[in-house]
Amino acid sequence: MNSADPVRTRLLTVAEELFTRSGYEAVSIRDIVAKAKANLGAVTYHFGSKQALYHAAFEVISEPFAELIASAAKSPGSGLDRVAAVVRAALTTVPRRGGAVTCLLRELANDGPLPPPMLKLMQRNVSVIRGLIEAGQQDGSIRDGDPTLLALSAISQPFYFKIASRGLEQALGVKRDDPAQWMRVVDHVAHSVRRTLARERAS
Amino acid sequence: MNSADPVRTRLLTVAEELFTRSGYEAVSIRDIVAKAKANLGAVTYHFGSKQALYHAAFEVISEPFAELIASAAKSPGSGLDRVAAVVRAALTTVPRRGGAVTCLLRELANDGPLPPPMLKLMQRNVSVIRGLIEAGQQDGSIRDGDPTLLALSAISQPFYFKIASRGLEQALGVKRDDPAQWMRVVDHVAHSVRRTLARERAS
DNA sequence: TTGCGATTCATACGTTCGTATCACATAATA
DNA sequence: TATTATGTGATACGAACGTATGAATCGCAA
Repeated sequence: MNSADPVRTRLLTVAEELFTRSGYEAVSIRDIVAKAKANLGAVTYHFGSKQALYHAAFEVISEPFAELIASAAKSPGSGLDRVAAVVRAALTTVPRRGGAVTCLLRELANDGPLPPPMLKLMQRNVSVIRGLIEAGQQDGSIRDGDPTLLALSAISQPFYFKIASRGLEQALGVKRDDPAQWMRVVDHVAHSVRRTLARERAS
Repeated sequence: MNSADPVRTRLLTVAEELFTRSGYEAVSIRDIVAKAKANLGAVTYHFGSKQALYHAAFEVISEPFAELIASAAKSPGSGLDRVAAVVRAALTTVPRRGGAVTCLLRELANDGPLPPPMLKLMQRNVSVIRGLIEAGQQDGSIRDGDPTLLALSAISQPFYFKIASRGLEQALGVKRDDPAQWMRVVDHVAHSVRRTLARERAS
């Protein structure tokens, strides 16, 4: 069968959803093929192993995410403006393609080397932000300091809000599914990152 | 045997180390009892189940961590000063008792409800920081805004630096074990959080 | 229609998992 | 000393796991 929705694609889609939601070890091949309406052997046949499917599924979401970040980085304005644009882009994409952040954070929390696709995404995004920071330091919009550390401070906020948003519902009664309320969060984070990086600031 | 280092304690210690390093599902009871030099049945006997041991081990590290935060929150100075003190305390405790952050973030990344001990720690710490923020807004050191959102922006940075530090070694060549270099990071984060929250700021 | 590569399918294998069982050692109590 | 609670130990059990295997089926060129 090679219709518009072949098995290989369904496996990738389902794997992305389940791995993102529950993590690598908590999802079994049997879970995936059941939800994808595929045979038990399909994962081995199309990808070779569970690990390979995991990495392939991550790349599927990682690629557009990285491109989103890269294209937001090209927005007009000062270095600081462009960092803020990237933050907005990263947070607004939460419903779709937001799983890349979750997966990456999970891998970071574990020991051992980062799997290659995660390492690639991290390097790529950090270097984009660091580039914006250096540009901002030259145009005077961003304060002095190690560009790498500043980049991490900027990244930390959207990352944390993304994954903490679930906990917030329980712990603090913040509703995450209400778009208006989430927009308030996005505004806050973008503004907050500006404060974190800005060279000067009044009031 | 009920000497100075009974089986129950050894199990807690080893469980804390392994769960923190690799996550719940990636660690088996057999791994734990092997490293703790205990019998396979020891976990069931002393804790009832693997889950129960996991939660018990988390509480062991969560309690002193929460107390560290609470006591740093009592340091002198403005609200902003006290938030910075908490950030420093949280980051300096990384080598020991830093696992609470890692475990909590991992649970946040998963779906489903937070396990009770994690929920408790999160609520406790967020509410401490939020209290400091509200105090800072009253004494004029911290800018206006939703105290909960501001608290999350403050927390995000030490949290992220803690777990990203491993990835940074690989991705960016930052050495984490060098105390001097780590101190530079702590200084950066503390300063950065001040910038994030401060009401006014010049140069 | 035939033949063949590509895919799907049912099933089996060996391993590892969490937990349960029950005999045994140990230390305190009567 | 006899008894009892408490802990330790070796082993077993059923389930779930990732993967392998070989037959069945499909799509399509010859």
